[in-house]
Amino acid sequence: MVKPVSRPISQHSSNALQLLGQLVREARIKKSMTTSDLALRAGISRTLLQRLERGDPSCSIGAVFEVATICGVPLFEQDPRQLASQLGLHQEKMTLLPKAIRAIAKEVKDDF
Amino acid sequence: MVKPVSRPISQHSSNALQLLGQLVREARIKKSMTTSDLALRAGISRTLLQRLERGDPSCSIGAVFEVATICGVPLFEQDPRQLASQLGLHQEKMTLLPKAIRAIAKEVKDDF
DNA sequence: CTTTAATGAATTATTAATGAATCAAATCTA
DNA sequence: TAGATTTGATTCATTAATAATTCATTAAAG
Repeated sequence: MVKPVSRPISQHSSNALQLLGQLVREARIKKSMTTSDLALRAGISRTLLQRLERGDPSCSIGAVFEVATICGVPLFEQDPRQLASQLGLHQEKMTLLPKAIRAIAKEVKDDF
Repeated sequence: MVKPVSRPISQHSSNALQLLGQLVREARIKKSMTTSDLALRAGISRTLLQRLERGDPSCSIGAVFEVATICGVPLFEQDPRQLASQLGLHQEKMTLLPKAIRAIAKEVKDDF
């Protein structure tokens, strides 16, 4: 098997990824869970958990968020109820936005 | 091709995923970018961007974070420099934590 | 110090994600 | 309203992610 070429990623994204992974790791350790424990609870392999804690961009976001949730790492809102309500509010806001975007801001006609 | 069985995911994680997707969508629209525009800039397919905005758990976290970054959706810290410094601080903190966890908290000996 | 277990790292087979293409439906602007 | 374009939704081939396994290293606790 050949090592896949990873997609380019900005420094900012990479930093955020690493920080999230570290927050998970910190939380796991504070809860005295082994990597195997946590992986099992999250329904993923230990291999994936390891990559996840390292901030690997190719992990599925579902796996990362689920692990974070189990560890108690806050996702937007720590409290599930607050998050749910925030989601609800946002869905209403979305209603008001345009549904489609007209791409090209028409160039100024100056060929007179 | 058969539709893969998606992994079970908690409501909380699912909500966070959806919210993030919506924040991206909102930001994209406010910047008057089409889905094709944004997908192109992020180096991903429009297909993936669509799933991402819907909060699909199976998207790679790298793609999601990169898109969020491009749109200006804050990841921990809005400001790249702040995030970088926060990451640095955290790495120091990690140094102080135990490197490995002893799984079973030994039961209390009370068989006297 | 010794023992025991957890972690890190690497490899490979299997499974799923991603991209490309297409078409219909919805939505914007002139 | 008409025309043009974006979006939503599928399908399928290709590529990459994930799980499983193994082994070496490191760290915890008696």
